[in-house]
Amino acid sequence: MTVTLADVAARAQVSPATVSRVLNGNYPVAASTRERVLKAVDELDYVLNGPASALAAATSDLVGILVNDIADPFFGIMAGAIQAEIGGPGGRAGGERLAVVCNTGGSPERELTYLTLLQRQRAAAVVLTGGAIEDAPHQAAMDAKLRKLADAGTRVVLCGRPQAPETGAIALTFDNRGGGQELTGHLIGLGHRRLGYIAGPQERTTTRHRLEGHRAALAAHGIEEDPRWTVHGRYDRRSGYEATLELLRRDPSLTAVVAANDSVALGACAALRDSGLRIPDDVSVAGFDDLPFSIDAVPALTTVRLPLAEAGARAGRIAMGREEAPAGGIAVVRGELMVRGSTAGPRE
Amino acid sequence: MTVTLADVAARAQVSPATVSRVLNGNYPVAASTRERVLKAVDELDYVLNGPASALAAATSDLVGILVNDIADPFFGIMAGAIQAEIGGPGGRAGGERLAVVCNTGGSPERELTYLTLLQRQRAAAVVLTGGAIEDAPHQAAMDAKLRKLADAGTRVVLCGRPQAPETGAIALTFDNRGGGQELTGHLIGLGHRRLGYIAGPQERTTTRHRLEGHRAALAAHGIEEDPRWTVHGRYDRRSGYEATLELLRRDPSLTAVVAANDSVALGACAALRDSGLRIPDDVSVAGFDDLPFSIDAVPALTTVRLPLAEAGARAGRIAMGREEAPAGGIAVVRGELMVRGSTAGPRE
DNA sequence: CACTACATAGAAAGCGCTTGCTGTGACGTT
DNA sequence: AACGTCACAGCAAGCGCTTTCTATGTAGTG
Repeated sequence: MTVTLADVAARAQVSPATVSRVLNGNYPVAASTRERVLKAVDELDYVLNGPASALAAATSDLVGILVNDIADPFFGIMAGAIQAEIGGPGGRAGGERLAVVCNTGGSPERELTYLTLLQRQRAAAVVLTGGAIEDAPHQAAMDAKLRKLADAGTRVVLCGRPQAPETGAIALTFDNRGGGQELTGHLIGLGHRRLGYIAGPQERTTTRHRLEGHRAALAAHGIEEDPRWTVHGRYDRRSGYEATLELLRRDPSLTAVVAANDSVALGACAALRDSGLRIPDDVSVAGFDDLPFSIDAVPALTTVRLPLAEAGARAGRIAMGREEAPAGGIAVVRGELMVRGSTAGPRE
Repeated sequence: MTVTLADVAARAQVSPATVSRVLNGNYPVAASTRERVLKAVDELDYVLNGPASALAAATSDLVGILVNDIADPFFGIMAGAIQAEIGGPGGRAGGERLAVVCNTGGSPERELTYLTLLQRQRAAAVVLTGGAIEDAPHQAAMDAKLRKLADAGTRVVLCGRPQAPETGAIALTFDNRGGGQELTGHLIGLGHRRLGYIAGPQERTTTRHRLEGHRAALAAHGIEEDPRWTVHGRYDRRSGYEATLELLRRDPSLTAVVAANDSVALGACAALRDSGLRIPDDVSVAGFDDLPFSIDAVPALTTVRLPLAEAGARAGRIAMGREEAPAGGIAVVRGELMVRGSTAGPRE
């Protein structure tokens, strides 16, 4: 039914071995023979059987990209950049690799299961993006899995994720702590003393690091933090909206709201507006990530730009072995404070 | 080196066949034997060899999702919904399937190559999202490819894409034409007579259909279109910004700007503001898609909501054979006009 | 001109798994 | 008590490709 290598070989009057060699092009084949084979391939409309090839060669051209939420541009941008470098079809890379992105939805189990699936497929490389989950058992399981993947020859790269020690993985870590500190420092510099903070989900490293940065800035300026000023939520607009209302309820005298990311900040802006407060006259708002839409908020969002595309591209190159891994297996990627209209001095 | 089925069999004191059957669970195996096998699997930390399994069984658990731009939430939302239904790991589906999203970047060649790659992997199903490219040779090539995939047993579903006749593909098509007509009709109803239109790239079906809807609305109200009122660009913010400036240059008397999608509309808003024009007092702006951020624009964007998540979910279910295909292999998914603050009557 | 060296092509042995078919005891039936 | 039935388990034949090793024709060398 389906055309196989043997069929092509028969048609081209050569052995299957020769056809294989023509297709893989790593063995001398006379030009005339090659052409005959190629012609047969074309005429029969032959398509290599991936699994068979992977089995025999004990390698595969699959590269996995794990993301927490594919609908979030934060991940979409990184994934796109990674994929572009992996080369997918048409990319600059020579060999064609199937770069696939897997959506974990932030679930620990799915993260692990996808890794197993990729291990099954004997993936050539795996790139994990975004923050990790801070749950000891899960982290141990992940580390063990990553270790096993690395041992099996799969290149493992972490992009925007803290280093996983002892796993052989290469990490491109975002300096969420530093960015958070700089951002809150900026607000304090403007004169703010009562700052609300809308954090992400509790158990994520990204959440913790950004919050730590925020607190470090407060501490550095001798501002004592009121526990009422911090609310946890998800990394989305809705959560930002609700958290802001909660913050306002707890302490209406806040003069600034720092959000875990830009989507949350947008929600915060909406909540403030709906509460009759002006931005930044009454309350300043700051985000994080600098996603494309942040500049379109009115007023434009002050935020910390993370070079998502650049980091993703680099991760992709490292995964393909086209760029050397950073010394020590880890590189810290810094953010850049983008001061825009959503922050100003407090009203009084 | 790596653990194989045979190793597990040896350890559990059974034949490889039995181990395989335990793992696939579609053949009676005595409970005691099963347990012994499972124990051995666990102890040896055995991971099935995907390619070998796929080769022997002549099937694979890979499902491909093709998107034009993974960094665009339009595709991200659909892809996420599809993937959730495919069941990826942890999904509701029983068998674990590796749902992978492939980023074509809108390039015809990459689209085709990804399809070949998926064909190689003997993918169980393929879902193509977003508009198609209107280039006869490419379309013919695509159709042939889809036909071949379908013939090989791969289920092919088009989500938000026009039907591909004679290919055996099932289509969930967005009613871009109807949505566009309704949107422009709304603007005309408000009293606008001079409407600028920022279209997407020329060769995409989505672009053409939305534009056709726009023109149909104009025609229906007896408004003669000025060719200067239409500008083509990409589906992004930047393009919307530039196109709007161009539109303003060509005809400063325009009272409304209709954008190809929400990102473009956001860029248009920015350009108008930067030109000293108020929205909607001086110029009304309308988008398309109703992406999550559209409601956060100030003023909130009037747009056509496309049920991306719902359509994606349905496409996913059909791809998995968990939902019946629509009669005739095609279903039209309608959009819903969302009237918000960015549109109002013209100034004069 | 005999002999070695090289460039190609083929034969064949797997890669690790699935599955149709063939045992083989333990039961149930007349 | 003899025999048909089941319920399991194993054998072995591939799935379609890669690759090592070997064979062969040709070219280069003294």
